[in-house]
Amino acid sequence: MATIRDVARLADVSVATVSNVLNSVDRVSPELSARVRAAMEKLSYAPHAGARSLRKRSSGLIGLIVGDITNPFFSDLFEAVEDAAAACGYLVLLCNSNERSEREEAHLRMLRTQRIDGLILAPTGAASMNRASLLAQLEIPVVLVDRAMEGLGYDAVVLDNRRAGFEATRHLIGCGHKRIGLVNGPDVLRTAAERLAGYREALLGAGLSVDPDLIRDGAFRQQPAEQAMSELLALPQPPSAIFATNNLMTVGVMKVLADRGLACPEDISVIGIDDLPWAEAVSPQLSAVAQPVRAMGEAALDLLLRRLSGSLQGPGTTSVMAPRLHIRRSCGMPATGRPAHVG
Amino acid sequence: MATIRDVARLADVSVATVSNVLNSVDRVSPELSARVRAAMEKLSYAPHAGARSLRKRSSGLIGLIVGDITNPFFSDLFEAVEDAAAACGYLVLLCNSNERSEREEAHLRMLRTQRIDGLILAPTGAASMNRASLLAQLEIPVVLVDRAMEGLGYDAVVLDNRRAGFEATRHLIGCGHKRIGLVNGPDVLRTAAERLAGYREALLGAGLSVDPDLIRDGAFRQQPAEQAMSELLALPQPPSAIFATNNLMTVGVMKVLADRGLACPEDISVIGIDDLPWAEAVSPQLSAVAQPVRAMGEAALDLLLRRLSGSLQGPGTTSVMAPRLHIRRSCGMPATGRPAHVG
DNA sequence: GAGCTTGATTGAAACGTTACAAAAATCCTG
DNA sequence: CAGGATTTTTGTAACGTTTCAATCAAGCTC
Repeated sequence: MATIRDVARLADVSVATVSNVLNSVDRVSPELSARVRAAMEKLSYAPHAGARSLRKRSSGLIGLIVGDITNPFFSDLFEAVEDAAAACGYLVLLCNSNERSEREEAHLRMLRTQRIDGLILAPTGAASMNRASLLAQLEIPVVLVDRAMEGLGYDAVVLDNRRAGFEATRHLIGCGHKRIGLVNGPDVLRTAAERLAGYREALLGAGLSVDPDLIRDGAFRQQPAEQAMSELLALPQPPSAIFATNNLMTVGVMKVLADRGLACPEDISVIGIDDLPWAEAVSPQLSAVAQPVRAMGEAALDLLLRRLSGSLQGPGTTSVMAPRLHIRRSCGMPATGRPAHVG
Repeated sequence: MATIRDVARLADVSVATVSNVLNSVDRVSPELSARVRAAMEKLSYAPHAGARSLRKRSSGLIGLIVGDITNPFFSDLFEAVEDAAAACGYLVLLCNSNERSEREEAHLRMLRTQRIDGLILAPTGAASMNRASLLAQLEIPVVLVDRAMEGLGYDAVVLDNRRAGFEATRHLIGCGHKRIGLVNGPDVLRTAAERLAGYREALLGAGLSVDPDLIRDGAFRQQPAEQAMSELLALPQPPSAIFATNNLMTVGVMKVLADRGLACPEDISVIGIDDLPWAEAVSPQLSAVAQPVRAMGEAALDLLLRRLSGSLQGPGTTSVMAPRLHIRRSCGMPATGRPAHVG
C-alpha cells in the first residue's frame, strides 16, 4: 500500500508538501497541489490513520457505548450520532455493553487504547466507582445520554422524565381511568424515579390516590415486565390501564395481553414510553410518549464537538429534552368492572 | 498519559521487555514480568493502538458495514459479530450506509485509512464496479453476509432463500390458501429472485397456478410495501394470504391491515421472512420464517478469522444457512369469499 | 574451570505521519 | 538592482510501538 513518500516521489515534491495538501493547511501553490492530488489518485493513496493519530495526538474516532443495540432507542441513537459525526469527518466506534458492567469496563479500556477523541456514553446500571475512574483516565470529553450521572461534571442529554411520566398518566386519566398500573424501572435509577414522580403528580393532581399495589418493578426489561404485568392482572382489583415506562417493558405487557387473549383497549388500555417503529403497524396502534431520539443524538454530538473544539468550557451542562405524546388507539375508556378473562 | 518508556523506567527494565510482556510472547522471567505488570497497573498504562498498528501492520479492528442498523436483522447481526469479535480481542467498527451507495463508498475509504484487518459486508443495493474496486484496494479478507456477490471470490454467509420462500408459501398452502400475494424485493437482487423461486416452486408443487398479478415489488422497504399491499387488496380477486419477504415489508403489510381495520388471520393471513423481537407481543402473534442471525454473524466472523490466521485459503466459500419456520397465529384458514371491509 | 549451549534481556532501527524551523524562491521598494 | 519582506517549499525530529540481531548471564560438559 502506497505511503506518503511514494506520493511525494511521484509528484516530485517533499513529503511535507504532500502532508500539507492532505491537511489542506498552509499555502501550497495550486500547481503543486494539483500534482500531489493527481499522484494520490494514481496510487490510490490512503493515509495511515494510526501513524496520523500517533503524531497528531488525535484519532478522529469517537466512542459510543450503549447497553443494547437491539433496542430501537439505541439503534436510532447510533444512527443519529453516526450521521452527524460522519458529516464532520469523525468515525464512530460503537460498543454494545449488553447491559453488563464488566463488558462496559472492558470496552472503556479498549477505547482508551484506541485513543478516541471523545465519548458518548449511555451508562448501563447503577453508577459505579470503577466506571467513574475509568472515565477519568480517558482524559477526554464525555457526554452522557439518557441517564445523567451526578457530580462528575460531564455534559448530559436527557429526557424530561418527570414530564413524560406526567403526560402519559394524564392521558390515561383523561380517558377516564382511575386505577392505572405502573410498570416501571428499578427506582434506584434516576430515570425510573423521575417517571414515577410524574405518574404520582398526575394522579394526585387529578384528585386520585396512589395505590402502591399498582406500582411494579419491571427492571426496564421484557421478562421481568411480563412478570410484573401478570401480578398486576392477578390483583383483586386489577388496573384498567397500564403505563409501561420503556419500550422493552411495553412489549412485555403486550405479550401478556396477547397470551391471555385480552383485548386492548377494550379490556385494558396501554401506553408506553419510547415510540416503536412498528407502533402503527399493530392493532391496536400503540400510544406512546416518544423521546426525540435523533435530536438527543445530535445534541450529544454537538456538545462533544464543542468541547473538542474548545468553544465550550467550564462545568458540564445537562440539556433536557421534551417528550412528545403520540396518541393512537391503545388507550380507551375503562372497561366496566373486571375483565371477563382474568383470574 | 503514560507510555511504554515510563513503564520500563518504573519497572527498571528495557522497553523491549515491556513490549514482550505486553504481547505475552517470548520467554520473560516471571520476576520481571511481575514487576512490569505492577508498573503498568500503577501508571494505569494503556498501549497506543495507533503506534502499535503502525509497527505491526495490523490494527485489531474489523469493519462491519450494514445498510440499516435500525433493522433488527442488522442490529442482531452486529451484536453477534461484536460478541464473537470481543472474545478474540477485536474491536468492531460499525458503519451504517443508510442504503446509500455513496455513503457505503465513503465508509469503505475511511475503513481503508483505518487499516482494518478484515471486513464483513452486507452489501446494499446492486453490485457496482466502483465498490468492487474499493474492496480490492482494501487488500484484506472480506466476508459477505446476507447477499452474495458473484465472481469476486469472497467468502459469504447467506440464507437458503429459495427454501425460505418455499416453506413460507407451503405453510400458507397447508392452511388452505390458494391465492397468495407476494410482497417481494426488487427481482434484480438475488435474494429476492430466490425467494420468489421458492414461492413459485411451492405453488406449482401443490398444483396451484402462479398469478403474476399477485406478485408485487415492495423494494424491501416499508413504504413501497404498503403501496404494494394496497394494490393487492384492490385487486378484483384479492389474495386470502400475504407473504412478505422481509421484516420491513411485513411491518408495511400489517400497517395497511391496521389502517383498514382488517383482522388477521380472520380476514387475511400474513407470514413474513425475518423474525421480529416483538412477533409474540402483538395480536395476532406473527408467524415468520426466521433467519438464524446470530449463527450467521458468528459464521461470518469465523470465516474472517480463519482467513486472517491463514488457516483458510483458496477461493471463497459460501455457507448457506437453513431458515426456521416459526408458526404462530397470523395464518389461518382462508376467509370464505372476499373480506367484507375491502374495496 | 574453559569452552559451549541455552535462555533471558536489551539497543536501536523501523513503521507513516505531522510540525517546526530553516532554506529557497518570489515579490517589493526605494 | 540591492536589500528586505513575503510566500512557498523542504529537511528532519519526534510520536509510541515492535522486531531482530546482539549482548549478557547462567547452566552444562568434559
